[in-house]
Amino acid sequence: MQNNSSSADRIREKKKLFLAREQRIIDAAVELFLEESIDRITVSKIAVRAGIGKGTVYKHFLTKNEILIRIILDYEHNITKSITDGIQRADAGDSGAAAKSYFEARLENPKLDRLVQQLEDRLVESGDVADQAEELYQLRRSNEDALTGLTTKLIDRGVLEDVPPHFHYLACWALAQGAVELCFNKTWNYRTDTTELMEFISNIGVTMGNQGQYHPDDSPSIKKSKSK
Amino acid sequence: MQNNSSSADRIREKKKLFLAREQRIIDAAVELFLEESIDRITVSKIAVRAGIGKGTVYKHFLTKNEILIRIILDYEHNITKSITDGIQRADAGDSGAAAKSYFEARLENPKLDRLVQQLEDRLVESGDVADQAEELYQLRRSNEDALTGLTTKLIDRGVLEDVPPHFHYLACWALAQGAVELCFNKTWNYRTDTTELMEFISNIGVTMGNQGQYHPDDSPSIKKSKSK
Amino acid sequence: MQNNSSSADRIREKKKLFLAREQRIIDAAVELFLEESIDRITVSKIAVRAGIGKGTVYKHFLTKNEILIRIILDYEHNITKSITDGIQRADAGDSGAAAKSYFEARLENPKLDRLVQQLEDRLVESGDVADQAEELYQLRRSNEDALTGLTTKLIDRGVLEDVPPHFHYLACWALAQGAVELCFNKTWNYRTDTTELMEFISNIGVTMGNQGQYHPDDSPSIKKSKSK
Amino acid sequence: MQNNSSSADRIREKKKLFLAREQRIIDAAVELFLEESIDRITVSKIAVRAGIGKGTVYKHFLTKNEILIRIILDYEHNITKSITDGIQRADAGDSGAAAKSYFEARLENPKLDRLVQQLEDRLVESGDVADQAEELYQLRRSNEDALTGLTTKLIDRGVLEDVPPHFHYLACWALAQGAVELCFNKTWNYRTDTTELMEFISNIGVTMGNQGQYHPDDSPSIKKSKSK
DNA sequence: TATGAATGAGGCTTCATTCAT
DNA sequence: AATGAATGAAGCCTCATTCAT
Repeated sequence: MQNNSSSADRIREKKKLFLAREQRIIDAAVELFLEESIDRITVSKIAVRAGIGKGTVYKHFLTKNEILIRIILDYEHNITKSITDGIQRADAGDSGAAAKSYFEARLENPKLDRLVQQLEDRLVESGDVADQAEELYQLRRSNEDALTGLTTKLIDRGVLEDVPPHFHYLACWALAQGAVELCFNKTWNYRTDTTELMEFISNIGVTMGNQGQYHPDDSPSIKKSKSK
Repeated sequence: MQNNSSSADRIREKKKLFLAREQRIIDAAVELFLEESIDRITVSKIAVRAGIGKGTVYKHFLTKNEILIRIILDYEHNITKSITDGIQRADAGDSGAAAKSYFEARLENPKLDRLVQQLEDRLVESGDVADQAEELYQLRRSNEDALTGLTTKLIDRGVLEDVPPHFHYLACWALAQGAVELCFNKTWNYRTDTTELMEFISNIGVTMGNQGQYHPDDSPSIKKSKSK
Repeated sequence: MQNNSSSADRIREKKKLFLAREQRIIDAAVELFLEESIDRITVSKIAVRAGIGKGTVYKHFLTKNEILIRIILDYEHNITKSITDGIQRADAGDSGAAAKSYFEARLENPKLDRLVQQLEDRLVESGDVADQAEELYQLRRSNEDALTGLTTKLIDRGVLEDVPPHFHYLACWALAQGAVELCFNKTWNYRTDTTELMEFISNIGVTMGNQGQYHPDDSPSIKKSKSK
Repeated sequence: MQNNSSSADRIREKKKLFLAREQRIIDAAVELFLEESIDRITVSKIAVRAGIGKGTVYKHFLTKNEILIRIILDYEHNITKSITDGIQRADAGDSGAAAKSYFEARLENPKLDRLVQQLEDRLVESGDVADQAEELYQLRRSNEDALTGLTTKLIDRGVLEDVPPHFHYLACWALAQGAVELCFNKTWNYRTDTTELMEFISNIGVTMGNQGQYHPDDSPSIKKSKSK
């Protein structure tokens, strides 16, 4: 009896260790990716950093790309969580909460966010891992319904401009994406007020698409507003 | 004399041919990059597509990366040109012209724009070509003074919110950057109304940062904290 | 006493289980080898198929190659048994029985026979397992004396051509070997009358080397030189 | 004019050198394969032996397997040539010439023949290079029509037993195949009279399937002959 | 001047074997 | 006694760059 339980314990213990090592690999990879050019990071280096043998990496991940996609998915789960929270708060009355929450999440660790953007680029190009890439996309889209619902409500209430609901959250996505790149693009790197800049942009993200951004009576439609 | 002139002609002719070939290389590279995954494009393939020998490529470009940066620079020159035009029109009274012009330029050929974004990523990471990268950054910044002037004016006129002027155009940069990525990110690829979406985002880009985007008393959110 | 006996029983039981598992490994390996390309079969796969852990395999076999040689030896024991039987029947008067029996044995499961041929190839090349390889060779040669005796008798009786006795059985070996390969060589794979073909070849095997295969005066060719 | 011709010469010269190097690679590979276990020969070793860089090998062959198949094809072309010659001589009246020629060809350099057998094994298992493998098979079958014709004639003339014509030449193939293996199988390696043995087997190959191998009136059918 | 054959460093991945539990 | 995670040597292949013609 005791034997049974102890053996089960041992197995559980082992599994925990195994998963811990998996995380070590991920962490090592992220560390290295953040330190050095992505495509100078080899599986070998990751193994060394994780303190394990190269072959061991392949006990956890079928290919190098699976490490990348895992990093991306882990990160995206965080973002998704934030969106979910934001939507809940928004449904509870705080109309800008979803966008706000989203921007906060993406800008909390912009370097990591940027890394994930870049990894995704590499992966999509590489062509394999299509399955897991699809998982990523579905994860991203997992909140679409809620977002659409929320946005529609805001449009109905006249808060947001009357365009297809997804326009609003996709615009948010775009701005957040670009904001992160802005943080690290060497062109603008000489500036030192990044924090304030990001706050400014976040605010834009939260309010963009709001009805009556300028004189309400002057833009019944996108086109119209332009003709002005 | 005639001999002289004909020899000069010949030299000029040669130079023209040389330059034409250089452009052929660039064009070939762009074509290929647009067709296939960036890192599956080899110098060899570029040479074949350009209809010349691989060695000849190296008569024009010291390294493969120089081809990339050249593509980027060529493209950026176009963008810069549009910004300049926009600024001029803005100075002439059309306050949104600069942003509008910028978005139009970046979204005119979004696939190419995206390609350039990706090439820049690779290059920056690679570390060499620092010189030419600096050239790129300076090119991008070449309009900063004018943009700052224009933006300051608009702030003074109360059109734009009173934040450091560069916040406004960097926000534009970010949104445009993200918009382009939005076009090609597979997550949202299933949508078909990209054109309208881009128009919507462009409009945001043109108007974002405008003063009094909404009724001040209607947003207890982030905005408030700032207005304070 | 009872304790003793039950403990002895238990040991015997264990041994039986151990041997049974050994056979399971062998069987699993053979199955896999027959299903897929030999060098795509890993020890791991064998363990999985056998339903045991990879480490356990190494409790039974010192190296992967030992599994191979064991498969070969097991098979060769069967063949040897058939030869022994054939020789006995031949000694009892059925002059072609040895060869006939041999061909039947080798062609009974030609796929397995071919597998064993291939495994032997790999092993011989690999160089280790020299000891067990030698065991294989001795097993094969274990009937040589009897075969020599039998063949000599048949030569003396004028049934077989008067050449060194081993020429006869080695020729048999060669033909059987080639016949098996013929079954699986893709060049001839499109044919469907393999069974008849094998029967034809077996008959040749049984009768080849027979004296007076044709009228001596009818072959000015190679034969002549020998008939001397 | 002279310029033209000299430039053409140079190109031709280059091509010749290129092809010569290709042959050097093949030769190096064959040398190594004959010296050492096939699967211990790496592309690297081949390159070293050929006196070139590893990368150069891949200018000539797309994959390592292409080197193997090339060796096989080269060899098989030789064999095919011999068969063709033999058929011609057979058509000219020497009924055993085809088989004789075939055995001579296969046994002229049995070590190489054996090597080719082994390479084919590896290749077939590997699964890729299906195209070139098919080329090999077609090459082997290229003489089938002629062989069928020849064999049919010999059957009609009563020289060969009346079975489907291909039985005869496939039996030849099998015997030759096995004979070569016999030469190098370590089981029989201790013998020293290989030459005579091969001669004996060749003779069998030339005459096997001949009508009336034993008393003509005693074997109306294969089976019958056995019952005796 | 244009060429493209040659190069070789370096990446990813596989798998037989070991050994701590 | 059984396990299977860990290991790392070794293999194949790619491709930017060089350089002799």
